[in-house]
Amino acid sequence: MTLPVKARNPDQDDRYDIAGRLLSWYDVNHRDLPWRVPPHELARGVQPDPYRVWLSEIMLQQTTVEAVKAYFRIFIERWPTVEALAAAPSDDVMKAWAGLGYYSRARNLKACAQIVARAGGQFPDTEPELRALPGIGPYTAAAIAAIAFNRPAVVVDGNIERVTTRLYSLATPLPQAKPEIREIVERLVPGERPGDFAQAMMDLGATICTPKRPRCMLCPLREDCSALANGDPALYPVRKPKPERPMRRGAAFVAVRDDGAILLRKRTESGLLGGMSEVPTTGWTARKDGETGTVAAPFAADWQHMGRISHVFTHFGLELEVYRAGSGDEAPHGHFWSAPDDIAGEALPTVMKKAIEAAIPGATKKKGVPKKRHLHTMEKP
DNA sequence: AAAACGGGGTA
DNA sequence: TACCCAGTTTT
Repeated sequence: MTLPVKARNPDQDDRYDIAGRLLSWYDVNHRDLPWRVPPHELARGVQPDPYRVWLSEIMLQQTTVEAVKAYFRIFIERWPTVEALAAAPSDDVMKAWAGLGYYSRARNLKACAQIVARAGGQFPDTEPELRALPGIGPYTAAAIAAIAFNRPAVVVDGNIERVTTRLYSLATPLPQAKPEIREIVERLVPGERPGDFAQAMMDLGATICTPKRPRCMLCPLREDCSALANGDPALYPVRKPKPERPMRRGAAFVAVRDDGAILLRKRTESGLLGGMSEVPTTGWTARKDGETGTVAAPFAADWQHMGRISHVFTHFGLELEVYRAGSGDEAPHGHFWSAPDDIAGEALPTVMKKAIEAAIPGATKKKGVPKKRHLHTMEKP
């Protein structure tokens, strides 16, 4: 078949149609997020703060929006500028990051802030320069370039992979399909509002084009979607099957001083839960159920078995038998006592909070300021 | 190219 | 439960 001389250019038309429809949808249906400048404010001339964009993007790496919101607010209130974050003790940053996971992000966050602050406090606005900063990979460099600086970067995250593979019925399994997806997105990025386009694609993926049971009837791109026309969008993207998770087991030891302080130690800076705090544990090996005991306790004491906790990491499951004992004041080398009021604020990953909770229920919960009971009497300022 | 790296939201 | 999320770094 021959094409007319003035053939329709599918690339140009797709760019106009799809991006235009998507942006119109986004103008009305965008999510309100603490780090986002909504389209009507951008139209008024409000400029995004690259520091906030960067902080949100780091937090959002492999982390859901819902989980990030509270952490983002706390970080911004405590460290409103990149200079403030750069000046913060690393320990404070790790404590504030506790519970968010992927703790190398927190170390890289601090390192990146120091580099940017030392370079004058301005984030670079090009992908190669952004890519050179610690913790910023291909996705985040493109996202910051697009969202903070409105550059026509090719932003591809998990949402956009899903939207794109459905739009074009891409059967190539991920991650093999990544180059193809990049090429498609590159053709879709509009010259105007590329930052909003990236965010609109992600909002679409998060609210309409969801992994399961996508709401295709509400989709602004339903007329463009190959998967919807030809079959079932939920079948995309195709992924390689994941290897099953092995199980590791061990024991955790919660030593309690008379005043309620708990014995902690700090993990090495690199590796699993790097730089975070923990209660003493045995090694986590593939030993059999029930094989752990108190033989590997940090010191001899009357260790009481308090139960077992389970935790799931990316690449293995973990079961810890939890033991508790009273203790004198002496802390073994490399260990320290954390007072009851300090426990909640320690750099404890979730698995360690679980272990402590198993031994001392409530110990890791924040002690709220006791509510005044007699509010019927007004106090003077 | 593959593995390491957390935790939680969602159906 | 099982899946997967605004991925990056290391091996």
